[in-house]
Formats: sequence, structure tokens, C-alpha cells
Amino acid sequence: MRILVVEDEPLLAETVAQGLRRDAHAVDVVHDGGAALERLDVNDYDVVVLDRDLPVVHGDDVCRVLAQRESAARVLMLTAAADIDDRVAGLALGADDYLPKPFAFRELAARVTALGRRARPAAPPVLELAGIRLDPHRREVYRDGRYVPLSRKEFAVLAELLRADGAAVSAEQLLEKAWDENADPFTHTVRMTILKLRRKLGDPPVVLTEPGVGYRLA
Amino acid sequence: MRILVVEDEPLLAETVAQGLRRDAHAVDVVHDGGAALERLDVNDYDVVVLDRDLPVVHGDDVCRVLAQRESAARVLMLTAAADIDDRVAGLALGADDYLPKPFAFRELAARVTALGRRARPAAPPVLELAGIRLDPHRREVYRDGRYVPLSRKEFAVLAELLRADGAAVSAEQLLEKAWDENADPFTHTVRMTILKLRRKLGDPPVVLTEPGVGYRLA
DNA sequence: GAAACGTTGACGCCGAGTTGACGGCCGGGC
DNA sequence: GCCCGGCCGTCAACTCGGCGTCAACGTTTC
Repeated sequence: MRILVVEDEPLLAETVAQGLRRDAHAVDVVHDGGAALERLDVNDYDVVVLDRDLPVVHGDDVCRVLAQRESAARVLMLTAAADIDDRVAGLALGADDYLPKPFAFRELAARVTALGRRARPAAPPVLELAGIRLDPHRREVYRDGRYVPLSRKEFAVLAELLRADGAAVSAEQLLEKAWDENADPFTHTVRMTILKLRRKLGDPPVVLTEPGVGYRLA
Repeated sequence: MRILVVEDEPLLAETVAQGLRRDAHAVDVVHDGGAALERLDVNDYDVVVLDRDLPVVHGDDVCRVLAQRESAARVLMLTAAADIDDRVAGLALGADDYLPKPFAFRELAARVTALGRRARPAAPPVLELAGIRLDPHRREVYRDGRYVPLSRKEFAVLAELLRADGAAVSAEQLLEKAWDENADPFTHTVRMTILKLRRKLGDPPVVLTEPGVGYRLA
């Protein structure tokens, strides 16, 4: 899942980003509202973790712009003041969820996962297809009931394939969703990850190649 | 679907073209407005992806000429400045849709598909005829409920036949719509693609030959 | 500091796309 | 009725880009 963290406090921003990366998400970080809008133009994020009190462009305004664009990205708003008024204000602006500071990181992670599920309408909490069971919350994968330990990248790629629900996903789309913006589109890291995934998932093969198009599950 | 990409930035142009080709479209690329007008004279495009800020002839002028010619080609305008004024100007000139730079590629692909659907009035998102079900978005084909894996060319040709809705389509028309301008009209690539299509689609035959005219579905 | 992980370069294979060749079918001309 | 020629289907061969894989290097993690 591709996530943008917008937070002007550098230490907090990095902490959140690292934690989300550990959950196998691809995370970009910016420190003000202007930069956030730029990134949101270029990349197709699933979730935006948005601090409310931002320099350059206020969090509320970022939220407003997103809502007006009918962006598919879900917004989790972070607010320093934890009172009810702010909560209502945030949701009215188009935020999808709201978390008062300070917060426990697991709380944030859980809400981000939940929002990611809502981005694809009616997606169940546990993805299941072709004998593969993937639990985003526990970060676990089972093949025909057998536990399969996966690395972060492998997990992220498999999760994207499962979200596509059997449709083909191009290497570029996988790069977009499972890698952050530093990824180099001209290399073959995706191929390698697919290779390792196939090995760990065992026989019979479930990750199929659609030549000239991408990969899909079956 | 036949698409013309007009963009003076070479890297961006190629990126867009490649992505659209992966969606089984036939894509030509030119880098200035003059060349665009030449191509539009010669070929029958379904969609034109048109950068606004072009050398030789400005994108606005290309758009004007197209509108005045009552061309069937739909125009997706790309604009650097994302403000409302430009949007209004673009649509007033006859552009059918408008996308501010920078943009995420999937966004562009989605809009191109939507415009292509509008070119044939009232075409549904999923094409279905004679037991063939073709989903352009997922790039999947089913014959009587059975999944049929197709290559890009095969998929493109079948999509054109389905768009014709049972009418005969000549080999020349197929070349025009499913191949880019490098295709050699004196060879028989179309025949070969039809041959493979027939094999993959199985019995009873659905792709019929209308002698002296072309091919049609039934 | 060791082990797991991610990335990169190199290499070989396979299949899609194309092309040339050939043969059957059909219609028209003599 | 016979021959000729165009149209079309099919087979085989070739080319080339995409893809899988091995090995090695740099990086992160515990």
C-alpha cells in the first residue's frame, strides 16, 4: 500500500514512516502542505496521514483540495487538540478518520490499515484468493493453510496482487504501490521479488505471468 | 484503439506511449504540433493525448483545427498550469477532457479509456457478443465463461471486432486500429493474428470470414 | 558482526510478432 | 469445361524483446 505522511515535526514524521514501512507499506514523507499537494498530483496514494497544523498550506486546506478533486486517497487526520470540535471540523472537511495527538503508534497503524481496506470498496479484512490467505493486520500469509514467512517487499507485492483480485498488474503498477518514490523504474527489482515470492509460495504456481502485461494470481 | 500522443518532452512521451501500449492500444508519438496535424490528416485516431505547450504549432491551435474539421478523434488536453482559467479555455477550444500536469499515469489511462468509449456512442464498459466477453479494464476475455489468455495484438484485434458489434471489419481497418504507423499493409500479419485468435477461442468458430470484405463476429 | 534482505549485472531461454512459402478454394475469362 | 489469378488459411523459420535465473554486491536489521 502506498502512503503519504505529511508532518512538519521531523522526528515524529520519520518514526511514523518507519513504523509503516515495517508493516510492508511504501511510504513517502513531506513536511508541509505545499509539498503534500505536489506529491498528491504525481503519485497515486492509498492513504494520506495528514497533520492538521502544517506550514505553507494548512492541513484543512489540503483536505479540502483532495475532497474537491474526488481523489481516491483516504485521509487520516492528526490533531494536536483533542476536543470534539476539531473532530467534527476535520470530518466535515472530508477526512475519513481522525486521530488526536499524542497517540500510540499501533493505533495509527491499525487505522491506516482500515482506511486502506475502504479505498477498495467492500474489501474484506482478510484477503483470500487461489489458496492464498493474507492478513494485512497480522502481516501473515498462508498457502493452503500452511504458514509462509515473507519479507516486507514480498508481502507488499503479494498484497497488491490480491487486491487486484485476479486481474493482471503491471510491473509499473507494482512499483507504484509497493515501492516509494525512490524506486528506479528501469531496473528489475520487481522481477526478483516475484521470483522469490514464487519460490516461497511453492507448487502449484499461483503467480502467473501475463506476457507483455504483468502478473496476476490464479 | 488507435491513439496519438503529442508531447514535446521525449521521456514523458515515451512513458505515456508505453503504458498505453500495455493496455493493448496502438500508439503513435509526435513531438510538435505541426507533425501532429500531419498525422491527423493521414490516420484515423480514436483519442489524441495533446500537450498544450507545444513547439511549431500550439496545442490550442491543434485543438481548434480538429474541432473545425469535426474530427471524430477525442482530445485529452495536458496542461502545465493547473488553474481553472486554463481548464475553461481548453474545453472551450473543443477538448473533450483535461488533465493538469503533473499527473499519475493510471489517471491518464483511465481518462483515455473513458474517451475511447465515448467515441462509439453508448458503448458499455464490458463488451459482450456471441458468447465472447471482453473486459477492457481488466484486460480479460472469456468464451462461454471460460477464461482465454490472449496476447496484446490478439486482444486488440478482438476488441475492434467487438466494437463493430457483428459488422464486418476489413483487414485494412484492423491494421488502422490495432497497429501503429509502422505496420506494413502488404504483409499478412492480420491473417496470422486472426488465425491464432480462432485457435484460442476454440469451437464452434466465432470469427467468420466475409470473403472480399473482412472479418466479423457471430 | 552476522544474517537476512534488497538491488544490480549478466546471461540464456522462450514466446510474440512477423515474414516467406505453399496450397486450397472460388470466380471469371476464354 | 479448363485454366488462371486473387484471396485466404496454414506451416515453418526467423528476430527480437521480455522474462526467469544465478551470482555477487551493498544495505539494513537484530
